[in-house]
Amino acid sequence: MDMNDQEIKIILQKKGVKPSLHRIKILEYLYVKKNHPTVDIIYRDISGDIPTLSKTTIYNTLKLLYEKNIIRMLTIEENEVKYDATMTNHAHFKCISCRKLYDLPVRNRHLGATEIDGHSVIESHLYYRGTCKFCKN
Amino acid sequence: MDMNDQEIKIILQKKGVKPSLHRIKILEYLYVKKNHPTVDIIYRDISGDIPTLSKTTIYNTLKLLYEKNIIRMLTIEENEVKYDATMTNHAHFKCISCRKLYDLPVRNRHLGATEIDGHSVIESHLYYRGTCKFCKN
DNA sequence: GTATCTGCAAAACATTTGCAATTCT
DNA sequence: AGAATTGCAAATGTTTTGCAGATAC
Repeated sequence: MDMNDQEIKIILQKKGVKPSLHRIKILEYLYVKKNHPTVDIIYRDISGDIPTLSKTTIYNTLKLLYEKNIIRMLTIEENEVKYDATMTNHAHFKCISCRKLYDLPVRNRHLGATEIDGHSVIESHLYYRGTCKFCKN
Repeated sequence: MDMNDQEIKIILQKKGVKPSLHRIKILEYLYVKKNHPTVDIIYRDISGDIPTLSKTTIYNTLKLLYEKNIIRMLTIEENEVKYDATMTNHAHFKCISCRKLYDLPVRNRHLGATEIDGHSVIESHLYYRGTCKFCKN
C-alpha cells in the first residue's frame, strides 16, 4: 500500500466510511485523475487493476461518498452523472463543441454562501455552457 | 385564440419556429405555470386539453425550443430534465427535504458573463441544494 | 458468526429513434 | 402534392433493485 492509499484511507475513516479496497481505489482515481468521470469511465479505467470490480459497486460507492460529502455529483450532462473529488469552490465550463469539461477557479461569494433567501445551503454549483477557447476559432 | 396565445405565437415566429397548436400550448404552459416541469408533468397537465398530444411531441418541442434559445434546460435533478421559460438571469434552490425547486433573483455578475477564462459563454447556471426555509424547522 | 460489502441479472425509467400517419398550405 | 409535424412502438442507455454469495472483523 503506497502513500496515496494510506491518505485516502484516512479520509474515508474520518468521514465514517469503511475503507474497503474498492472504495479506496475509486476515490483515489477521482483524486488523481480529476477528470469528472462517469461510472462507465471509472469502470473502464480501473476494472483492469481490480478484475472483480463491478459497476454496481461503483454506483454504490459513489452514492455513499456523495452522501458522506466526500465527493460532488455533477449533473451538467442531460443523460449521465459525473463525479468530482475537488471539494473547494470552483465552477465548471462545458464546451458544446469538443465536449470537454473545464474547471474554473472562480472566486464567487455566492458559491461560498451558507444561506440564501432564508434557505440553508449545503452545496452550490455554478457552470457554463459555450465554446471553449480552443474550439472557438 | 386569446391574447396569450397570440403573444406566444409571435415569440415563436420571431425565433423562427412555426407556431403549431402544440408548440403554442407547451410554451404557454411554461410561461404561465413557471413550475420547472418535466416532460411527464407537462404531459399530465395539458394532455387533457389537447387529447392528441403525445410525449414524443413534447420531447421534440422542448428540444426545439431549447435549441432556438426560447427556453432553458435545467439538469439539477440526477434523473430527469426540467424546463424553464424564464430567460432572465436567476439562480435555483433545490430543497432536499420537500423537493421543491425555488427561483432565486440573484444579481450575480458571473451569471451575466459572456466570456470566462477565454471561453465564450452561451448559458450560465447557478443552483444550490439544501434545506428550504419552510423545511428547516 | 454476524454484519457488511459486493456482483449478477433483471427491472425501472427517461429519452431517442425509425417510420408511418396526419396535418397544413 | 409536398413539406413539416406528429405519434406509436421499439430501442437505447443509465441507474436502481433484489437477492445470493463473498468478505471482513
